[in-house]
Amino acid sequence: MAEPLRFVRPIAASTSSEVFEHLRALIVRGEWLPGRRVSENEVARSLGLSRTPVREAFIRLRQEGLIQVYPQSGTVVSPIDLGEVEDCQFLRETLECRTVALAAERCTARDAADLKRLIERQLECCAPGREAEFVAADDEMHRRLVAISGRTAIWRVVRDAKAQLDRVRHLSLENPAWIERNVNEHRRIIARVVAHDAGGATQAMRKHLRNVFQSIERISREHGEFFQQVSAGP
Amino acid sequence: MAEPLRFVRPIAASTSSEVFEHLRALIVRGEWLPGRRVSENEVARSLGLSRTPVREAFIRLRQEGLIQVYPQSGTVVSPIDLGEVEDCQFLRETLECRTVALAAERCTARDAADLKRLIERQLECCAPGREAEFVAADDEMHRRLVAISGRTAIWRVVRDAKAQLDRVRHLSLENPAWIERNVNEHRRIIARVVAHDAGGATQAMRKHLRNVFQSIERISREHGEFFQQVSAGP
DNA sequence: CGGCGACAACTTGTATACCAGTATGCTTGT
DNA sequence: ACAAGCATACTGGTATACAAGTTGTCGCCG
Repeated sequence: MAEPLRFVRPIAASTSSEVFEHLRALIVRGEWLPGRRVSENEVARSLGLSRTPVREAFIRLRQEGLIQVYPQSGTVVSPIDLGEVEDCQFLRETLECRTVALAAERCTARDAADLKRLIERQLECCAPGREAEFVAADDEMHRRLVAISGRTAIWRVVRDAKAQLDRVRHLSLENPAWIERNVNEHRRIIARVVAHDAGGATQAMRKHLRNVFQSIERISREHGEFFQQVSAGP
Repeated sequence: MAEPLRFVRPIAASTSSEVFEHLRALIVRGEWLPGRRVSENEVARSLGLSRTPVREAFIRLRQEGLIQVYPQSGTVVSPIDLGEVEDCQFLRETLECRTVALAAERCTARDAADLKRLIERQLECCAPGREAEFVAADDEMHRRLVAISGRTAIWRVVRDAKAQLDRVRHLSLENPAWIERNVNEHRRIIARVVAHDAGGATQAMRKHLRNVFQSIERISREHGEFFQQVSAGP
């Protein structure tokens, strides 16, 4: 038998994983709008693959709540559930406010330099047409703050919640000034973290997340067509 | 084309989902110990199925971090990563302490009755050999508290974190008195929730979760063989 | 005796074929 | 004209076949 598994492994990305990342990005960036009908066959054809890797990607997307599969009938990009969006905001605020406080306590000089570099990168994205880059940098900064806090496993959860929120954000092409305001808020957070001011960092983070959520709520009101009412189970 | 999807849907559980639930339970309950080698073929044979539904279950297990897949080589039940366990505890404490406070504010008379019934059920499980029932009732109570808080989407996250923690718990057949102590702590939490005492509920929950974590830490020290050191990557 | 190499037996990844259920739209009977 | 029903083309779920990679065994050769 081929028993042991002592892999120091590189772990090549499989086709299936690539498809998953690709489709996930399409959904989060709003290129596949909520409610859109999709099918394994169609995607497989368009990518020149068999159904298998596409199907495996679908399974993961379903588990993350990004699509809804109705056997023998069809699959749709999940409509946005306002209650779930609010829960995601609650989750983010709860977790990131605590991790950013930890990050403030543990932040080293090297971390501080990294964070400042990330802010620079965000500033460069304050040009029209570079929103996608900013979103990536935004993700990276939040991820980095969680990493500095030492609770690395938390990121996975925050990332999934953030995806749901970003999905709403992408329903609307926002005012370009939006990026600048975000960078400023990020700067305030980083300043408190670098200064080892846990309380200040928490407040800055909370304010930032609430501002983001405010625009999400506005967008929700403007795009009711993508939302679904949902059972308020017992 | 078969377009609309107006499914009021029953959504029959697929074989694949049943396999997933089954394997997940095996891992969480410690019947499949950390580090154990498993293979899609072997499971498929033993369940009298083809590889397909088993493989799909594996994909979901991997996504939840319960197994590690090494392509062309093999699959193992995830060794326990102490850092990740600590993160799960952090996550649970952070989230459940907040949701239980919300639950205290929102708890209705009907909710209170349900909670008391759940406590009764737990009391009945204070007999030897009924640990499994207690664990189920424990899960149900924590789930219910989150539900009462109104942040239903949070449960998914808490559940996954709890699974990692329960996995460690099941490494050791604990002293039966353990159940009784847990029920008492649950009772204290419920009492504060029913009394609409958000602060008290938070404190009771925190104390409960920390006690649970204490035994997890003890078990960790006693069963180093199932643990792995992990890279603290940047 | 020790190291190296081909082979065999396994692993997971991908492609294909078939099954059962569902929505569409046309046909057919009234 | 209209309604019932059936054919059809789609859906996702499952089974099977093949491809590609890894590992341990075993035998050969130095």
